[in-house]
Amino acid sequence: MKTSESKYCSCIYFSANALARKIEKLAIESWKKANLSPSHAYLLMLVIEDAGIQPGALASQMQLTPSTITRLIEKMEKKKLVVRIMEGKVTNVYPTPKAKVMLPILKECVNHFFEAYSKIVGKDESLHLVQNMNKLADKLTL
Amino acid sequence: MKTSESKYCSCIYFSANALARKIEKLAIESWKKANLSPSHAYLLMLVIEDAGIQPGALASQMQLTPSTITRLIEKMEKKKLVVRIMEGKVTNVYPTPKAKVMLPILKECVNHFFEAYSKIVGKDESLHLVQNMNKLADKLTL
DNA sequence: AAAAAATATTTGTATATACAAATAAAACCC
DNA sequence: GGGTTTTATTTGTATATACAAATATTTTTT
Repeated sequence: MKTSESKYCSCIYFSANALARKIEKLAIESWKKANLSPSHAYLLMLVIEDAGIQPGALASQMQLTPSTITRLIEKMEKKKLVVRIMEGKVTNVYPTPKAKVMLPILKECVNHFFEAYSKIVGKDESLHLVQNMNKLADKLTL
Repeated sequence: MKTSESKYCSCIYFSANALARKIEKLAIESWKKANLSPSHAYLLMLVIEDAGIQPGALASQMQLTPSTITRLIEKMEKKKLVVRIMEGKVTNVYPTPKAKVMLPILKECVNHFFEAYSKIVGKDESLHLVQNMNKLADKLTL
């Protein structure tokens, strides 16, 4: 059944979740080359781009809770892609050399994902939709 | 930080997930009166509306996997809101009297949610967005 | 400077969701 | 009608995420 044929297709809760799950699937596919899940990959890129970034800033950028960020970092540490250095109450997160070497692959995955979904969706249309989704998400910042 | 200010706000993966999480939060709030999570509530309404509906049909309506549906049903069974009757390879899911009595409260929650988010978002705007999200989700049915 | 408040992060626990494999029944085919 | 394939569901296991409480440090106040 198509999303638009479901009984609840007019409910934004349902639609937003269904869409997010489908996009996530596509993203997972695109990030397989780097052997990372999309959220791990985005976190890693933020860390590479801004070495020493703190969990709070990562949470803010990724719109996830600090505890979720801690969990993501733990996994990336196990994979030897980031290290944490605690200084007083703050924690600094750094990419390892192994992570830095991966950067080109990471960028390839970004591109792959963008191409995959703009092929299916259309560039203009998706750009427009993303803007609208952001606008709405901004309004929902309670 | 606003969603639209994040470094990844132009990535549909990021936007769709951020939006879905925010809407989910609002929905959780609206469904507290019924002491149910949004997905449990929607499943229950489908079961009340169509007594005997099968997990496969629920999965299709809710755009979730059959295994997720099984898990949701298990919880609802523990709460004595549905019962499963297996007949051969199919399973029929029925609402209990306790569930049927809840119907008015469930509808109240639906209304509460609609009002809560259309107050924040605006009716026309959200309607439009929902349609676009569905259209996109349909295209992503791989 | 000691006490109180604020801040940053982690930890314990819980939820929703999915994939892959297992199970079981039904339908098909020769 | 017996073997094979398909279909429906469940189960085992894993992931992402969050909330609330705990911890630890810094800042503010008095």
